[in-house]
Amino acid sequence: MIRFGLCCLFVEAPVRFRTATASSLSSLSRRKALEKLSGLCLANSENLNLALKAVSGLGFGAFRISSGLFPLFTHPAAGYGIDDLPDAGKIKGALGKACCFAAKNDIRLSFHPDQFVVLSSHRDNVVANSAKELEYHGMLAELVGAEVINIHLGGRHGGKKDAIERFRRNFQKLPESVRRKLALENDDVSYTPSDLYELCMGLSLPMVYDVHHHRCNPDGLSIGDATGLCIDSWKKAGREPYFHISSPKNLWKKGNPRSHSDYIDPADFPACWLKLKRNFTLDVEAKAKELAVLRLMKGIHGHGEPRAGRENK
DNA sequence: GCATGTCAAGTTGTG
DNA sequence: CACAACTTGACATGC
Repeated sequence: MIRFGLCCLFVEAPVRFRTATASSLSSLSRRKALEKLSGLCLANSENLNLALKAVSGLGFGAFRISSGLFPLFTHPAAGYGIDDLPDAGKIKGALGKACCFAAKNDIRLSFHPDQFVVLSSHRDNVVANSAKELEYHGMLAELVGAEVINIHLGGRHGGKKDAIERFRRNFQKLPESVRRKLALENDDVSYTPSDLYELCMGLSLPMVYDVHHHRCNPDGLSIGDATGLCIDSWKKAGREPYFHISSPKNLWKKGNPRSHSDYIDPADFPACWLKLKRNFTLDVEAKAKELAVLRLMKGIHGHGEPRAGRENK
C-alpha cells in the first residue's frame, strides 16, 4: 500500500496559512508584536486541523507541515517562545487536537525545514542557526506528534568528505529529541543516495529517497537499488520508508529540470515501486498540490500500471 | 479595491 | 556577477 502525502498547501480546499514579515512587526511594540504573532500562530494551528481533515477526506495518508506554522519563530529580532504568546494555551490545545486527529486517522506527519538548515556548513553561525531552527521543528513535532523532520546534508565546502564529517559532528550535538526525528534526503546537486547511505546507517538516521533528485544527480545506482538502500535505513528502526516524487517543468527538455511542474508525469513514477511488498509513504511535490496527489493516486490505482519509463535515468 | 514588489536565513550552478 | 532554484504564497504598500 502506498501512503500518499501532500506537501504543506492546498490549491482548491479552502485551507490557507498566514504569515507576517519581520519589518512589519518592527514598527510595533513588543507587546503588540507578540499579540499579532499569537493570532497568527493560533489561526495556523486551527488551520492545521482543517488541513488534516481535508487530507483525511481526500484519502491521503501523510501531510508535510509548513515550517512557517509559527511565523518568524527563530528570527533574531522578531523571534519568540511559545509561552510568550498570549494565546499559548489555546495554541497548544489546537495542536494537541491536530495530534489526536492525525493519530486516530493514521496520518503520518512530517516537516521539511528549508534550505537554511545546513549542518555541514563551515560557518559556525550558520550551524548555530540551523540547530536553533531544528529545535523549533522538534518542539512543534512534539506538540503535533510529527514523526519525521527531513533535511538535506547541505553544502560541500572543502569537499564532500570534510563536509560529511562536519555534519556528523554537528548532528551529534543536537538534542536527542531532535536527532531521533531527523531523516536525511538525497539532493539534486550534491549528495546522492550512495553518498548518504553509510552515514545514515552509522548514525541510525533514516534516508528519504527523492527519485527526482536522483535523476538530476545520479550516482550509478539504479532506482531499484537506491530504493532498497532507503528501505534498509528505515527498516533498521522498524519504520515505514519515505519517498519523494516530482516532475520537472518542461518535461525533461532543456531549461532547468529542477523546478517542479504542476502534476506528476505518470512516466516518472518508477515501475519498480509497484512491485514493492512493503508499505511506503510517498510525498508528492507538485504545484497543483492536492489535485496532483489525486491524479497520481488515480493513475496508480485506477488505471493499472503507469507506463514504465526512465527506470535508471 | 487591486496591482505589484517584497519577504530572515544558505549554497550551488547557470546565463 | 546577478539571479534562479530549492515546499510557495501571502503580506504590505501604494495607487
